[in-house]
Amino acid sequence: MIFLVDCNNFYVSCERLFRPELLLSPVIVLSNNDGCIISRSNEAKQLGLKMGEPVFKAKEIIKNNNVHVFSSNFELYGEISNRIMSQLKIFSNNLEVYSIDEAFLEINNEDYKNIGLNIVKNIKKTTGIPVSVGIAETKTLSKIAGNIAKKSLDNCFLIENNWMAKKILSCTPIKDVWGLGNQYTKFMINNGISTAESFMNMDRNWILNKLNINVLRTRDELHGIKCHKVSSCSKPKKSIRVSRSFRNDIDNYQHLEKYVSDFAFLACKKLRKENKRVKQLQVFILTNRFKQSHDSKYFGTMSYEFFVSTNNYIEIIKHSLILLRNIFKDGLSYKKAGVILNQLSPVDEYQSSFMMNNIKKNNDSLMDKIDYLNDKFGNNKIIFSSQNINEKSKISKKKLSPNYMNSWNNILNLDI
DNA sequence: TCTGGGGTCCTAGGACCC
DNA sequence: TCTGGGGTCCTAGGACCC
Repeated sequence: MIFLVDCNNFYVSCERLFRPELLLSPVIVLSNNDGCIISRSNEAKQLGLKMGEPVFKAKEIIKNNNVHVFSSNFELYGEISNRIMSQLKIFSNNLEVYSIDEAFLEINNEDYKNIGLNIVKNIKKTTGIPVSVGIAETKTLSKIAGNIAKKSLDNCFLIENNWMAKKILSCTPIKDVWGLGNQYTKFMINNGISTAESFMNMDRNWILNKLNINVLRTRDELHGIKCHKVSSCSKPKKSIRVSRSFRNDIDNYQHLEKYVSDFAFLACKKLRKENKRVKQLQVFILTNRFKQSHDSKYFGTMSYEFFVSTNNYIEIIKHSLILLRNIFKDGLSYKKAGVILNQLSPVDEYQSSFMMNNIKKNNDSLMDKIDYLNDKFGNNKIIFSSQNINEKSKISKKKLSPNYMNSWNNILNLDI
């Protein structure tokens, strides 16, 4: 059977760990720039605050109900997530970390319900984070079981057999099926399909003709046919991306250059941490999609292929700026920019060129020294002159909690 | 006034080959 | 005047997930 372990209101639960007095009050966590609501406590959900809603639209509710607001602290959440995942390994060797707050486990001991309850108890006890467990034959069904678990008292739900699955699916709205997003849900409803059960009974060929193989797999999974295996080996990344929205739009090319340098630098840093090289570099900029006027809407992107795959800060920053030069249009205000690294390969596997051997070796050792110094003396001690990183950031986080678990200076100090 | 960031996979269509 | 059939590979764009 497949167990889906899902942390309840994860980011909010992380913040509450260190602020237990907020346990029963409405709490929300915001995205970068304190822009949107990305995590809500149950109390906040009851107030009608929606996932992804921009904060300024919810201002009234937040103020009137004394909702406690946090900026997102991903370092902290990442650390807590690591602890939860390593704790989960006790229960199964076959553990797939699916996201920062979710994992699939394959367990073949028939005492399913009790094991599920144990997981809930164990994670709460060892990390303080409440989780829900959904158990079923396939990933897609375990997601549905997980939804029920979240609303049940013991936070654990088992779909025992096909008969039971069928009964549950007949009252599951189509939009709650994992793998069917907004677009497919709309399509289904237009075709008279409104529950998971009616979707499950659709003709397989029809789905394949009108949609695609993924939707067909989702349908089959509802029948208990395993299409998505639980895989404990983490797959190598295929792309790396660093992008940010700016608090205020930017129309000045030099400013944009500084940010793109930063993004290229950070992307390259991630690349080097993963022990990878990149072949294809992509840069994009876009204007504010919420602004009304049509002629100012612009999404510019362009990519560059390196002659020899690289993990060199200088090369990546340099070519990012050349790409930016090519896509930048004067007279527009930009809201967001980003750098994407595609076609990654292991650091020691690359097609070299007989023309550039020596230069490369020298540069490699320079790059290593940059990493070494930045690791040793703190982030961003060594940067490139085109960068912006140490200047005042255009990304604001006004309600950031301390880094209780990742910084010596922020460790909780209780006078007992 | 203010609307996130980082991933994956699939498909259609174009370019190219013989 | 008449212009085929069968492939592969790549990319952009669109869907999905958290």
